[in-house]
Amino acid sequence: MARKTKAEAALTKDRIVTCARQVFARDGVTNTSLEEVARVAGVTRGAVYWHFRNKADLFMAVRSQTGLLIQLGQAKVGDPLQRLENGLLQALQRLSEETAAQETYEVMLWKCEYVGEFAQVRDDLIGSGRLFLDDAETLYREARAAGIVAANLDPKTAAVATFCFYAGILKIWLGDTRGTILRQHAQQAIAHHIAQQRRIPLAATRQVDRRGPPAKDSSP
Amino acid sequence: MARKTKAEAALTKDRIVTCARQVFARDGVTNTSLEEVARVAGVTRGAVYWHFRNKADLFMAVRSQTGLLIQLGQAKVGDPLQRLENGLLQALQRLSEETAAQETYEVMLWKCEYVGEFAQVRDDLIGSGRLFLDDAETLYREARAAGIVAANLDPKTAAVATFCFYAGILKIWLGDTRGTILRQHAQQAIAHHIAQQRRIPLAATRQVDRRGPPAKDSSP
DNA sequence: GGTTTTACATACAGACATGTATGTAAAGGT
DNA sequence: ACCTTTACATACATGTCTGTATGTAAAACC
Repeated sequence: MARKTKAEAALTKDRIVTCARQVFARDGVTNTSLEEVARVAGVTRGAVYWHFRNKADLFMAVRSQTGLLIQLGQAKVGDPLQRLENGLLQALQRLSEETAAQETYEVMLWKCEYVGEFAQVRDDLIGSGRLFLDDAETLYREARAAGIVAANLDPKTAAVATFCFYAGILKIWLGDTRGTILRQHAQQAIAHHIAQQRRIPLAATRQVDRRGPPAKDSSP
Repeated sequence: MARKTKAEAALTKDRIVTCARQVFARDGVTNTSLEEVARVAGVTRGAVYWHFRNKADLFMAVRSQTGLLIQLGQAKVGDPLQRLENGLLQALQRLSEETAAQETYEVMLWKCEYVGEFAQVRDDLIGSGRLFLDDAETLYREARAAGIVAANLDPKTAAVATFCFYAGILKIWLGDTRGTILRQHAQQAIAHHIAQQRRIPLAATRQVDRRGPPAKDSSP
């Protein structure tokens, strides 16, 4: 067959990744044959094996094409708890707006078996979880310094709790395809979770003016 | 081959389920062949196909052999929030003590692709999540009536938040096999999550006497 | 402009899993 | 004691996936 330009080849590679994501999301990783991926991408298995070692390698490419949902480290707006809350909200927003992100996380959380070569991917997932954890701990530490959480709040513990909450909300949000459980309440649940960390929980104060400016920056 | 007694047959069936759980936990559901399950159980595929329609049916049996981790409805000790906390703690305790439960949930959360016949299992999982949610909501409603949470706390929202927290803690607890992230802090995170719901968070009060009577029942 | 390398398509060999069909000997009922 | 059903084991037929080896024509390089 006629050799393709470098640019064309890169396009082909990217198309294979995109199609792999879709097929993974439909059939699950293990049940997906590379031949099916190739078919959907309009190539043959030869092309797939040219660009990727095997299915695990292709899966890695799918992951890195989507990237992480949030980087708390980059949050800039509001007090520490606001930044944390915004991060969580933004993750959900990406899930609901970007089909690619939704498919990728659907695959990672519900349609992938972390066995053999994929056990490594699992460690990677846990590793990126650690990033979240560390960022969250930093935020809680700042919040404590700013006096917006209880003085005896343990940043580590609070970060772990928020991390679990985050992991669960992603899992359930994606798992509850019919939207009967979480879809409507996710944002409120996030707001609630964060509010409960505050020293004088916002949720516990009369809040007739909920539509006003969400919170003041109380940092020095 | 010589026909077995009914009792022997039941024993065989149970052994197949137990071995299936182990093999699933080791190789993942999709990568597990029924022949391997049979081999480990000391029978042939004929026995497996006699007792179960196919792999999905066998997986269902594995699930129901283990059952649910917690039933919040049965909690009896302490105030509503105490009961909720105890439920969560008990779930983790079962995970760490019972190998069977650990294996089953390891499979369900990390080594199963919910596709095709298994999509039904996924709905089932979400359904049992709904049970948890309803029970938690009831507990929060009782807690509000008892005045131990803020009067304007929305039981539904709080229940959703706790549900997500629970789902995440199970996922992470099992996923973090090296124990570097969660294993040491899980109990504290649970205590923190619950404490933050209290009107005057327990975590904010000095608690040297944590081993004393957990809480007084303040319901009428 | 000739050679090398690339970007695939095609072909091949082997392994493996599934479902079913059939065999069988003893248990269970009458 | 006979007949039926059970609880498997064995055998078979089929489909499917994987990895690799090989072919090829044009792009890329010098």
